[in-house]
Amino acid sequence: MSPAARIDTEAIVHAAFDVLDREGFAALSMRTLAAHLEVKAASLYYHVPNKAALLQLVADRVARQVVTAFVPGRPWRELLHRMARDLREALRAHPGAAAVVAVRNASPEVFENAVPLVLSAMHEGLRVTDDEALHLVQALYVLVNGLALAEFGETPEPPAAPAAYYDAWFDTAVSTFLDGIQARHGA
Amino acid sequence: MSPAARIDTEAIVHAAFDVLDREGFAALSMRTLAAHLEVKAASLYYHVPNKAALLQLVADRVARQVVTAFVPGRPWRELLHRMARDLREALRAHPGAAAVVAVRNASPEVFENAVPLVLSAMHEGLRVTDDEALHLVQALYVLVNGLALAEFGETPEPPAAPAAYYDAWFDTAVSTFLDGIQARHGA
DNA sequence: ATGTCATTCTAACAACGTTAGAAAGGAGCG
DNA sequence: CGCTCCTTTCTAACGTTGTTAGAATGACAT
Repeated sequence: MSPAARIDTEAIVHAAFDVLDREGFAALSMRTLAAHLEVKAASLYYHVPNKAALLQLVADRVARQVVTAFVPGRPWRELLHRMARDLREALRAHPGAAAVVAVRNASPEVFENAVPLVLSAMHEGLRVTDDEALHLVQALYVLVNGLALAEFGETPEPPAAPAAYYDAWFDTAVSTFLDGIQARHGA
Repeated sequence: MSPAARIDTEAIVHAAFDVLDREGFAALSMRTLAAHLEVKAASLYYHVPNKAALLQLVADRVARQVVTAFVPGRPWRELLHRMARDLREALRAHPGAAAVVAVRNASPEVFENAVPLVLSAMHEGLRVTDDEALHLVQALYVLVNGLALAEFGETPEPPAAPAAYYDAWFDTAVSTFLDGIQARHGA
């Protein structure tokens, strides 16, 4: 068939999302993952130190996707609202990844580049220290991820309630948190 | 030694918290759990259908502890603030349980009894529908649990940052969310 | 003593993450 | 072409996991 189907870390992570999307977190084993790549399980360990590191790569990829969508120069509320929506969309697109992102939080390096952008946006219109600003952003990230986890908990079983229920939940929770920022730290 | 050390579901759940607290989530296997009870692993299956059900019992116990602490007749803000603090304390007392509670959210029955109490408290001073009120409470629950998960992620390794860092994070996040409720739905 | 019933046991299964070391295969060079 | 080197994948195995079937145990009632 494909004798020279060499693999690399990128291909492994991509296949991991594939398995996650199609069969859920529980089905993601090194063996099934290797099978998707037409390779034996031990071969994965040449490219990835272990499964925990692989899951970290998955979590980081989701976070990076959200972070790289940041648009400089926009007001803080738009920035955070977009972040919330982007994160939710990313987790909706990869439901099995929600369980990964929840437990393995993203590596600091992923966020580092975005820190100045976030701080400048939030200092423009809010009275917050740097620590407070970052705490608020991370709290929103955690909140959205927690909601997604409740919605997509054990995929690929579809959510228990209709999508509209979770839409309303998301809107209420995020808007309330953003209103809280405005009320508590608004200039 | 103790030949008639019969076990039951209660003893199993209690031992599960013991293992969780002492050695963390990763160490909680049916075999180590059975060993703590001086029993063989297969015996557990007479009292508990499987491990998932056992983890559900753990998650439900944490939630029940928080819910049964609700005090009727108090204003909504005090009620929610106490809930947040109680949940955090419960997870701090059982750090390994945070990972369980995050993934397996509590059974609806646990919250059912508390629904009228919560609704009456929130309708007293807020303009919210029943759905909105419950969404807000659940969102706060998810938020606090997510923060605890970031703090206690993989026990028994101590948190990466000093406790004061997480205290500040918790205070900022919870106060902001409560301010958001006040600002958005205050009467 | 005998039988009944609840509980725990032994033994085994398939699947998991992981490792050591052997095989494969192309690249560069004589 | 033949040889060596180096990267990558392989086979095979280890210990552990959740789970099940069916045999043993033991207390209690008859």
